[in-house]
Amino acid sequence: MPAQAERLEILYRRLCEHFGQQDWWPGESAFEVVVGAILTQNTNWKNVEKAIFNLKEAGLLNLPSLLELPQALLAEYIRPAGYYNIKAGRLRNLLTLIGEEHGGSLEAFFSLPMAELREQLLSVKGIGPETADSIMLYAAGKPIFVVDAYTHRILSRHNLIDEDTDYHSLQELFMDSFPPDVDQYGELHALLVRTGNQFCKKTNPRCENCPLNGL
DNA sequence: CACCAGGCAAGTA
DNA sequence: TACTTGCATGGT
Repeated sequence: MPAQAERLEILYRRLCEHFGQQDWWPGESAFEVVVGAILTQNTNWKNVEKAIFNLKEAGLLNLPSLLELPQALLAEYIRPAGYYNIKAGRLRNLLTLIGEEHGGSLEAFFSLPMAELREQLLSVKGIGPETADSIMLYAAGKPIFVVDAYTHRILSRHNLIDEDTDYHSLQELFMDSFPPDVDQYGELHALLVRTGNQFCKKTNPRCENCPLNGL
């Protein structure tokens, strides 16, 4: 087994011991997770919660309602999540695909083979690799690892990868190092985000007390 | 005040 | 191909 994979297992173990179970993104429904995945792009989750609450409160957090809702109005509901005009369009793009190609059934959409599902998600304007993989893992329950900016920064700062390692290579590294397990992938990604938030900011990283020190 | 957050697409050269 | 910029609210 490569040394890199062993170090990743140590990383996972340390984060588990330090932070405990994250139970990330249970959400009240798969649909809510899908919406959240787009709303959280480059945005603090706290702001996304407000946007989702607005939709819930108005009884709009379902596919038919959101498809029917004029885009400008949708934008107003999701305003707290930032980039609201962009994200209203992106939501519509995805919901339209599910509505038109899969009879409006998330279950049908998620029944596609993994490769096909990922391809269709990526074909939507506004859905890139991270959003596609988040939806696959946390909403569809597919065993795919989600890479984000923190994943890259943390591994890079601890000299586990080159600075220029791309999304796909990093995803492969994790998926070659850990068995395909939805719960474990979900926890690991959540733990990395948690670690990043607290210890691995872009600037002025305060690495004191980081559980990964000396890795 | 500056900087960043669970990205992505479009524009430029 | 390889950078750069726009999108935007809310918290530290």
